[in-house]
Amino acid sequence: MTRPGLGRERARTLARTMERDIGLGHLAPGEWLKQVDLEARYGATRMEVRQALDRLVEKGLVKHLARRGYRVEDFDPERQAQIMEVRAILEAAAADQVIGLLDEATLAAMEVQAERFRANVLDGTVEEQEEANLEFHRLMLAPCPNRELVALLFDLRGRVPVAVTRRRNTVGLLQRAAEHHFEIIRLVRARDATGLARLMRVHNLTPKAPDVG
Amino acid sequence: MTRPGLGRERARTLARTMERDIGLGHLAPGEWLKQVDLEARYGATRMEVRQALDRLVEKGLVKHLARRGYRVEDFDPERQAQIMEVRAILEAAAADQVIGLLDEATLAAMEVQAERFRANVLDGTVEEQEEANLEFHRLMLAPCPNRELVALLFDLRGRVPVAVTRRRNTVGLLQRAAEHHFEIIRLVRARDATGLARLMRVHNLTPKAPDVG
DNA sequence: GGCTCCTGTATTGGCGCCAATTTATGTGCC
DNA sequence: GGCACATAAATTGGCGCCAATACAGGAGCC
Repeated sequence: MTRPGLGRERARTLARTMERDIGLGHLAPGEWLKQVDLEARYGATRMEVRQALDRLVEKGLVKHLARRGYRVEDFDPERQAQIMEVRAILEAAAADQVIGLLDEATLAAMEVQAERFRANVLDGTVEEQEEANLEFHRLMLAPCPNRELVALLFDLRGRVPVAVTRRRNTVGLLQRAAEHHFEIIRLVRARDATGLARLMRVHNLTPKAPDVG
Repeated sequence: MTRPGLGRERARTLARTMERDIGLGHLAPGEWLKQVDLEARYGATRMEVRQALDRLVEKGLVKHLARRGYRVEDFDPERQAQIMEVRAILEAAAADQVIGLLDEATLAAMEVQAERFRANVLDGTVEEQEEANLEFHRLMLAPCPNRELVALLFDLRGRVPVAVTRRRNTVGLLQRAAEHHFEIIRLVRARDATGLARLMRVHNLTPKAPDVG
């Protein structure tokens, strides 16, 4: 069944899966995460569930109450805003690092994702929107030589559940974010570093709806 | 013996202790971390050791080889430099946030630690240097409203083992870092935001000896 | 009727055992 | 003497059991 040494890896992926489910709201804030339920739901062993929960606690997505269990952390808007601010800072710095490294082929690929995101804003699930958005930024950060910076950015992304903040996003704000993507591409092509840094900040810190990054 | 629900907390503190021991070089890079040895050394149970190791793997301080064991990660200078760069970015941003919030009492306390650090550069253990250094920055970041930013900065601090990089630091470079501390205080008093941001960058990215932050 | 206490049930959490596998040791052979 | 192979020891890693504790439901009491 479970081959030796693979439990670690399985727990890892389980944690990622649960992280996404929390982000998408399938596991609602305040909800109790009973170990037996999680075993059944994800087809995992008890130990894998425990390790995954432990990681999510470490990331601040899940709260642990001794002898009571685990529950999905309810999201303090202020804390979320702080995380978004950190993201904005790093995203601006990362943009500065890749502005001279993005070739035309990558920019074209980014444009495709920008189109996809814009289309999904109107008629598309949150998952589809998020996939396009994620891929856009993944492409953009791919040439960044500082892998730690990139890894940290994606880690921070996982700490801000889309479902929660996206709830506050009107279609208008999402459209604005969609247009940002095209503007980003334009500024990279123009090699306008200061303009890009400013836009990355705005893109991450859209007033009262800080999530679409 | 072990009271219920405390295992988690103990594993947490054990991870922190081991993290410091790795940072100080008491656990050398490449060294095998046998679970029985760790049990004996830290007076912990098997499970606590496992959880602690798991966390250190997650942080990138320890490498796990299936069915072989855990060993202290040997530190890629490039990766370290990347982490230091992230720290420099965030430290500059944090400085900008606290420059208007630091009162004279705190600045005086910082000055004490700056003196302590300078003294320990000449005759003092690495531990003493690091304690003064840490306290200086702790005081400086205390009024920062973005707690996530501060938490992340201290987390990043733990990922760069002082012993390893400090090895490259000549006394001259350490003294330069010590003077930086006084310069930081001066710039905060003068409310020179741009100068402070620049200095925080330099302070973190001292050429070829990027560790003293 | 409502409050309290008590019992039964569900859930978590730690501990120990044992299998799988790797490393070290010793023996025979070339 | 050195190499290959078999055997023994050591180590990790997963699984299951059971104690400790919290929660739910019901009975008894005021």
